[in-house]
Amino acid sequence: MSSKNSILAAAIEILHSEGAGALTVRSVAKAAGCSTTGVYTWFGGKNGLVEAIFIDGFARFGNALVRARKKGGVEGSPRGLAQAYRKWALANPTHYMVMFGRAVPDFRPSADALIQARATFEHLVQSTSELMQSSGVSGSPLEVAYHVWAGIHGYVSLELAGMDMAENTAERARRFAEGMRRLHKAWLEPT
Amino acid sequence: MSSKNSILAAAIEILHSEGAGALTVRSVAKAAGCSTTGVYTWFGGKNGLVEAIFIDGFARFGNALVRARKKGGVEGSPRGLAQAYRKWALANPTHYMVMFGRAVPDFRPSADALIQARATFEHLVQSTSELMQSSGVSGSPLEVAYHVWAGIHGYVSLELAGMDMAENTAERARRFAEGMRRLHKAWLEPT
DNA sequence: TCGATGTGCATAACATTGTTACGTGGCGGC
DNA sequence: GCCGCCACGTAACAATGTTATGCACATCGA
Repeated sequence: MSSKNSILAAAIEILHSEGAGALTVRSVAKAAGCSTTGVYTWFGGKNGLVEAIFIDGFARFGNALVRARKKGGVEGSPRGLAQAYRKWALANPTHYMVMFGRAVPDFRPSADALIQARATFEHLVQSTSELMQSSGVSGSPLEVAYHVWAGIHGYVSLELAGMDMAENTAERARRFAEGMRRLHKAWLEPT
Repeated sequence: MSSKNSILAAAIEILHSEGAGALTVRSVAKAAGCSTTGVYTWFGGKNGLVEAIFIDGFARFGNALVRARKKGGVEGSPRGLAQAYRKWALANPTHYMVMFGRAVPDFRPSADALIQARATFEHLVQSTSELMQSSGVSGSPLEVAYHVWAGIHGYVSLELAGMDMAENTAERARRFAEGMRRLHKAWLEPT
């Protein structure tokens, strides 16, 4: 019980501080103060451990979005969520890459894990739905939210991949904000 | 000379057919008909090999975009390039993930490799620039092209990560096309 | 109370990985 | 003809994921 949590916590700590390449069964076991077999009894192997990291990542990520939404107003709007989204991803790049970018070879989330992951998307759907109603935009909130998600993810993912070509962080933030403005206009404002 | 090419070809073949997890120095050497040291003499190690794969991927990717552009008309427009972009990524998912998704742990492209990678982006800039001129849109083509790129990459990356929630491929293609339509409107049409 | 069963865990081994030390053979230059 | 270099193979190394084996303790039925 406590062992499982401490192993997962140690794994996430290593992932954040040293990257996916340093995430080995032995290093996790040593950090958690147990033997390598502990990882096998509680997670069934490295794949199970990574899947737990994957699911936990979406839970944390979802919580960050919930906190933004609870603030209401601008921060709870799709554009506010976009800022929270980018902020979390930049603060947890390795975790984000495990969730979206195949950072661990031979790991593919199970169908169940993918369902839990997609649940995070629900926060964006809710926020989108509210805004669509209040501004009189018709269409499927699920559909619109997906487009908004793809837009946000595009900037964040490119930035994490190092494909970003801005000179400094301010420039990056400005460009992201400008992208969000146009994305908002394209999908969440009445034509 | 020929050794180097055959090793790289073997590596790409393995990457495409068996994924990044199966891309080992030994498997590549065996497929290329040489010993593991061959990889070290020609590429300096696995990192050098992956960097060659990375660069070669962008070259192939760029060629695919060039071919679309050479067709001119709609196919050479940003929206036509977007279709070619998605088509290439879906046909080469593992390669795309090496280029954009950290599919090989502990590999980070060198500054030089990143510059070559970004050169691919130039095709999108050219196409964007032409369209902006012909339709009288003002602004920086570089800036606009980056936004368009982020938009395209968002859909493609989400789709490759399995976060896509469409029932079938036709639905995915339709949604992508709709996204491109709005992206085009948001950035490449006069307001 | 006492043996049986099972569970959580460590030790140690296994195959496979990236990497490197060492030897060898063949090529061109003097 | 000899020297040196360069591509290459063999074999070893440490580190990886995984599994077999055994041990201690806890729980349960008689």
